[in-house]
Amino acid sequence: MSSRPVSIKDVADRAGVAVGTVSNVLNHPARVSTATRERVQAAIDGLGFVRNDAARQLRAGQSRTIGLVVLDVGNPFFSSLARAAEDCAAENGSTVVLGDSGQDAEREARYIDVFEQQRVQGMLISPVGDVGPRVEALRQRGMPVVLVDRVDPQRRCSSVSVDDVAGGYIAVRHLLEAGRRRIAFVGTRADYRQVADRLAGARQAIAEHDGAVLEVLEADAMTVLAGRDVGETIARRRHEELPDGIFCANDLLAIGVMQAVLLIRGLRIPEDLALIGYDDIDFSASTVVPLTSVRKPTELMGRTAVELLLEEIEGPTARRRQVIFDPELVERRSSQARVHAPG
Amino acid sequence: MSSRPVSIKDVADRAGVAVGTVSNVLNHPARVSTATRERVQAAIDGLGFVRNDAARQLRAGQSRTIGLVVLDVGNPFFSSLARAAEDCAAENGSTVVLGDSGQDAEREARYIDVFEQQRVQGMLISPVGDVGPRVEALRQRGMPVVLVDRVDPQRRCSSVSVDDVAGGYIAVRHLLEAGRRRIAFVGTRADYRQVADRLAGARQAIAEHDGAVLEVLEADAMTVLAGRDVGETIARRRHEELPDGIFCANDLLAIGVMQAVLLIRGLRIPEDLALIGYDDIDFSASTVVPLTSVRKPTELMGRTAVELLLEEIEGPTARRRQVIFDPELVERRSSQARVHAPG
DNA sequence: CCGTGCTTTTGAATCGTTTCATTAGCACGT
DNA sequence: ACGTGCTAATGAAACGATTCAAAAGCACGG
Repeated sequence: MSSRPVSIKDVADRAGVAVGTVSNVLNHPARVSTATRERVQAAIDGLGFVRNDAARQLRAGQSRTIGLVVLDVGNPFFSSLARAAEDCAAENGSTVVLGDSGQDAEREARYIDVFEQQRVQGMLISPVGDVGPRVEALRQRGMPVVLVDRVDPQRRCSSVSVDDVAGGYIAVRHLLEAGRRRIAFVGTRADYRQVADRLAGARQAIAEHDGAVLEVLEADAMTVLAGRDVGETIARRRHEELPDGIFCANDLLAIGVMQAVLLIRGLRIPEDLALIGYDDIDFSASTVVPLTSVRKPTELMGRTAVELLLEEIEGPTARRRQVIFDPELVERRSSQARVHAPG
Repeated sequence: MSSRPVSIKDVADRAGVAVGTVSNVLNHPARVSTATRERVQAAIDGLGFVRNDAARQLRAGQSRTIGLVVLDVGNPFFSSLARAAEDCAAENGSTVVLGDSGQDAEREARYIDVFEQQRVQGMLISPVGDVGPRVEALRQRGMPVVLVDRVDPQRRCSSVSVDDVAGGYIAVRHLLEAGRRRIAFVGTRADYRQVADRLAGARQAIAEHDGAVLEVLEADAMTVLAGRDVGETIARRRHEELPDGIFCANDLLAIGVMQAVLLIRGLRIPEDLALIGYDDIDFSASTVVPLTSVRKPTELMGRTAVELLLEEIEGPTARRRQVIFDPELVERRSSQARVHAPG
């Protein structure tokens, strides 16, 4: 039933000093004599004083907070990126607060507004749609912004993203190195830019390798069920028409394909068919045959995003940089090379 | 290159009015004549004015923000709960900001501190360990707190949680209703309170049913791999020693068991063996045989948590309430009743 | 022309903190 | 006794929004 929050004034009164002294204890302890410092500290503890951040940052003109707006906190990519960003920010004395737009432009806008009103130091945004104008407005008002998982077409602000063409290339080259030649790509109709990029990378790897062929199979969605459907059509083929390596545009599809070919046709993975997914979701290590996959360097991306932001906060004139990471291959059993020559 | 942020004073100057008028346009538009309002609005738009939340809430003494500290944003339970909380808060004019403690008491403490300094309206906390003292301190300073997924042993603050005993009961009763009698429970050694509760519920359901027997199988961890190990030992049993219904303490274990019994022994699910998991993770709808599971009412919990908090914010004397939800059964194929009498 | 009752606008005071120019206090040398 | 050179402590000003008592503006009847 405390009447109202304890202020620095109350602390000063209780300790018998001026408010400036209390402030110095908090912010410049060295300027205060030991005796005074201890007396003030005792008053702080006794009263349960908690700094008022609003007043603090009103005076300072800036906060120690970074706003992070993600598309979906439920997505492991974003949650793990957020974790890394938090760690990196903490090392630099800042705190990350998270806003989940849930792929909804309106919610995204609301979080951006709230963060701007809170005068965060800067924002990391993985934008829903075209945030060009919005980000431009932020920048004009001097708010540092770094885009996550998306490059800024106009190079107005820094960004961290992943090269999905490289990812597709790595995946298929891996299949080729494991001795596979008849490769199938499973993905949705390439309206997604990401899927299109992965396919482009796959084509590139095929083109560099004599005697390798690529066939493209279309799935209805990026889900296990859709993958199972595609897997069933594959499983029903005659032996000589079977691919010997399949690259799926994400892990869910790959898991569906695996379920179908194992259970319907009893094909052996990787002996008869090598399989590789994309995203390296948690579950991929636990499938019946552990699934090889391609992974974004999530932690690195989170840390880099914060670093780029801090760079810009400290030197607003710093050059904007588009950092593009290559994904990495996570090799598991589903794509192991044949030990014997193919039967 | 704007020199420094635009304040309400700048807007007032540009519009040729007093600061109080600008404030009224923002907060009490009805008090201002249409002509003035439009002139001020034009100045706001022209200058790109953004309210300074720090000044605002310094004056108001309170923010419109709710702090939510979760154990792990990567966990679908928490991300979906957070989503619901955000929606509910938005309907009430508040915004939820998220802090991820990552099961780390230190990070948890940091977020609680930051939120308190920010003078959030209140906090929703899913505590790492014993936050008793900490929460007590918060409460004494008048900060409303609602615990999530944990009851307060001392009934000092409201909470939302789930009755895991009821969950275990529902699961096993469902197996019994589907005609199963030889039930196995798969879980880790019951040091986890949650696992122990689920087992207790299972025992209760068995006790109510004549002729039903329960055997407890211990897994090394709550993972797919551990489940597969248990599944393998089951699959190697003689026919007359096989259980006809298995309740796993979570979905990961159940998926592991499913993989083992399908592939090693070729048992049919649900004909030979009914299987039920717990948590209803996304993946459970996509297993080879879709997995029946028990689900926490996540959205409801998120909304209720916010409602309890708002209740307490509006009436600090409101009675604290411990709201305990019953989980719900999600029926899928893995536990369907036998159509024919058992062979 | 003045008083009355209304709406609209004004601007000083306020919130809690930090900053910084100023003052106080003290030791020491002359 | 007095100036010098320290360190330590002081307290008013400032940050930007909101509030609210007071003033201004206006219409209208007497």
